[in-house]
Amino acid sequence: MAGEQGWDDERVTTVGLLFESSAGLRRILEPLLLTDSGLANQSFDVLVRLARTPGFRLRMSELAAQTTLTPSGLTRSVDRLEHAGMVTREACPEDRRGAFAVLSPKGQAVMAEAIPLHVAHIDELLNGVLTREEEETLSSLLRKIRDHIRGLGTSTSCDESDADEPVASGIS
Amino acid sequence: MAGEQGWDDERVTTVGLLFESSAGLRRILEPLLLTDSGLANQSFDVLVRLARTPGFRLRMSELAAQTTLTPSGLTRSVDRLEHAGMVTREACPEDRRGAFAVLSPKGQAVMAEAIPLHVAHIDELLNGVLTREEEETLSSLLRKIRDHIRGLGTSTSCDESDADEPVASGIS
DNA sequence: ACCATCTAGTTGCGAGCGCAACATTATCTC
DNA sequence: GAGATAATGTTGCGCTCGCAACTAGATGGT
Repeated sequence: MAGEQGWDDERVTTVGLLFESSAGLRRILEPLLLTDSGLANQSFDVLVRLARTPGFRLRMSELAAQTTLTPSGLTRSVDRLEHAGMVTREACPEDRRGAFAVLSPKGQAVMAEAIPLHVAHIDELLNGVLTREEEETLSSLLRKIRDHIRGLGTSTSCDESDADEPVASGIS
Repeated sequence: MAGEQGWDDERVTTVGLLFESSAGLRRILEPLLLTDSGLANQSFDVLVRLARTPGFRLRMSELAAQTTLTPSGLTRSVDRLEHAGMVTREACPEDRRGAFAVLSPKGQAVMAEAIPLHVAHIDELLNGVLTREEEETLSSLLRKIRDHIRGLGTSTSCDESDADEPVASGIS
């Protein structure tokens, strides 16, 4: 019961690699994103969801479910973005306790510039690492995992929003 | 320039899935780990590195490189663990500015109990999602990515510690 | 209509992290 | 050796996050 590892389970190793890869990519991409768009990775993630949505508007709860944020965290995030003029809040007519987060024209402009740069960075970063076929394999395996763990989180969500395009902000 | 997505790059999607899977797994595993060992995911990660090292001791800088923590973050983390009696600090005789973090007997006992539980949770969580062959494929692809981005982080590290066993704490 | 229950979103609070600045020690150059 | 430079850890500060408690509005049963 010491420095040995009797617990070299294959699955544990896989999960460890997953965490390491994810953290490593984030660590590289985050500073790049910040310097060429002024956005912190988390803000970018929120804005991407809005930018991808027709009408640029999403309910707060929807946005929280799509990002890896709790409702609380999303509230603060939208607060900051609103303060920065990128997002506005609008009341929901059908449900008066609800609110929409709406990407402002300024936010749209910023994202129109930031997204291509970010995509280019990702592209460059992963160039030559995996073959095209390997990339597809990886995507499909990850998708299986992602789908499997959806809904196990808080368990009561069950939201089935399933954008199978996994929104793939590429930063969070 | 609106709700469309002209940037559906395959690689971006893959990276997005990677982040989502990682975050999702963490969200599920973290509370489990906390309830059955009282350890926060981050502390566990640090302790695992020590538990896997012969002699249960590692230099602070080494530990920082292995975890996804900055030196600053590691200092605080070890502070907490020391306060909890799981780790002690020891001076390094050869380099008087350096310090070792050493897993205390209490820490060893806690980990001896916590690790198997954690491994079991991971095992259970991923059961039936991927075939054995798919798991191996996934591991190998992730390993390629991990290896490729090593050393691109702060760029000056170049530490080549390369435990090819990726330490795989399974909680990060 | 009335009350219990549930949901959407917000806030007080405490905790953790990273960056930049710092003290201390090692190393390199002359 | 003496001084410049680099590396190891640690701390002040500000930021972000999640949890739990809360307000306000919806929903369901009677």
